[in-house]
This record gives sequence, structure tokens and C-alpha cells, in this order.
Amino acid sequence: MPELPEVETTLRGIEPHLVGRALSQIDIRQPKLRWLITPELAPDMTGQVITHLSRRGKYIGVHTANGTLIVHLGMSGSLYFVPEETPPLFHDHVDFRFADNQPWLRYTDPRRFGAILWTKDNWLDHELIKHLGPEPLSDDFNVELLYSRAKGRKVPIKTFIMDSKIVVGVGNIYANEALFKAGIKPSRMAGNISKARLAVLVECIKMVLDAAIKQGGTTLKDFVGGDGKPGYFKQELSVYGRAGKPCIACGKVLKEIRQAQRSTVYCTFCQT
DNA sequence: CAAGACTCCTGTCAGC
DNA sequence: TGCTGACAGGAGTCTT
Repeated sequence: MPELPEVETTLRGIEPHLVGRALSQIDIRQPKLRWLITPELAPDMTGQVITHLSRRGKYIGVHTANGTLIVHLGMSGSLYFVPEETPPLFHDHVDFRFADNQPWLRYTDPRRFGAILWTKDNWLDHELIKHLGPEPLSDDFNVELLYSRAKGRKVPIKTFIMDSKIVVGVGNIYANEALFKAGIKPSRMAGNISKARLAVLVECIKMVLDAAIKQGGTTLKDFVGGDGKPGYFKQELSVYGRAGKPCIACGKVLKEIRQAQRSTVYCTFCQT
């Protein structure tokens, strides 16, 4: 399930192999993802040269002079290279083929929660992108921001930091981990947390994401390997997926609750 | 506006 | 062993 570190790793892995190449053909076998793939994608992007890639939240932008391909991996999507003419499997929904007859870029997504869109405008002005909060690893995401946005809010802090309008890229796993590291109870009201504690939380979110990205870097080569599998991280998770097991800090049994249809695991002793 | 429920989809796994 | 059903999960959208 790609979270921001996985998306960043994907981008770093594929960008060097895409820039400067011209699209020759785009095969769309399954246009129904989260949304219908933009019908203009193939006619508008074919023949275009890829100039660079960028990321905003979990959205990847693949830029050309004629427009930008917007890709979201959802929770089961992946982008990777396959040797030309590799027959597609059932969940291989899109192939991007190039004029140089070198490996194709393939999009696979079993659960189809991902998205592939196309815009001729500045992609940062796209409806899905322009309302997003700051990047978690940038200086724009800081205590002042979080504190002012949390003021008066009654939502649980976990739901709050997973809101992409507040800050992007904090998925369920890392929200759980960051709150554990910060010692904050996930159900605590966002507006009822001191500035000092929010400052700790900001640092913990940055630390958790940064560490995950660094680990992702070690598997970069897998992205362009022959198997086409995007090797996931061997994260050591403190709480996520460990409900019922002992807290690594105090030994007490970790508790699981549900918040906003998401599983939350925390330590009732360490997190207050 | 804020908060919470609902929705898409399919692989995985528990239970029978 | 095989089948059924619950569940997970990003994030936009709908409902209250």
C-alpha cells in the first residue's frame, strides 16, 4: 500500500529512465480506475517528450511540453518498467510505450483505487491538487501551521493529520507510528493539544516519513529490475499491525480501535 | 463549515 | 478442501 515514502521511491526510481524519452503509444486496457482515465490522455501525450517528474502529496506528475500526466497509486498501484512486448497480466491496466523501443512503463493496480489523469494546464492548479496542504518534509509544515489549523477542531488528532488539506502524505500506517512516537493518544481532540506537544508531533511525522524514504532508497534498483516488482520496505513498525502485542516501550498490550473506518493501534499507557 | 459515513475494488484470511 | 463473508485501505464525495 503505497504511502508517501513509496511514492517518492517510485518517482526516484523511474524518473532517470523516463526523462528525454518520447512516447510512441499508450495502451489503455482498463480505463476505469478510481476515475475514468482522461480520454484525451493518449491522443495528447503520444509523441510528447517527457521533460521531468515531480510529486505533490501522493500524486506523481509526469511532465511534457503539451501537458502533465497525473498518477496516483491508490493502495495497490505500481509503476515499473518491463521489456518491450512483455504480455500484460490481468491487472496491468496501462502501458506507456516509447519511440526508442526500450522498456515500457507499465501501470498495475489490482484494486484500482489509483488514478491516471491528464491535464494541459499547470497540474498544481488541478482540482485534486490545488487544495492540498503542505508537504510534510518541507518547512511549510511546522508547529505554527498545525497549531493554527487545529484550533477549535474537535476531530481526533489521528484523523486530523491524515486530512490531506492539513498536511499531505500521512497515511494510516505512519499516522499510527508518528502518534506513538509522539506519545499522543490518537483519539485526543486536535484542538485540545498543547502547542508544545504538537511541535513534538510535527517532528515525529517528519522523522517517520524521512526514515521510511531512506529505507526505500535501498530498494531503488528493484524498480527497474526484470521482475517489475517494486520491493516494499522492511519497516519496523512499533504499533501498526501489532494490536494485542506488547508495547515495545512499556510492555503493556497494544489496543486497537477504529477511527474514520481506519484501524488505529496505540498504547494506552505511553500515549495520553 | 465541521464531522462522520459511505464508496470504489479485489486479494487475503478466518471460519465453517 | 472449498466456499462464503468480513476486512483493509486513500481519499473524494455525500449526508447530517
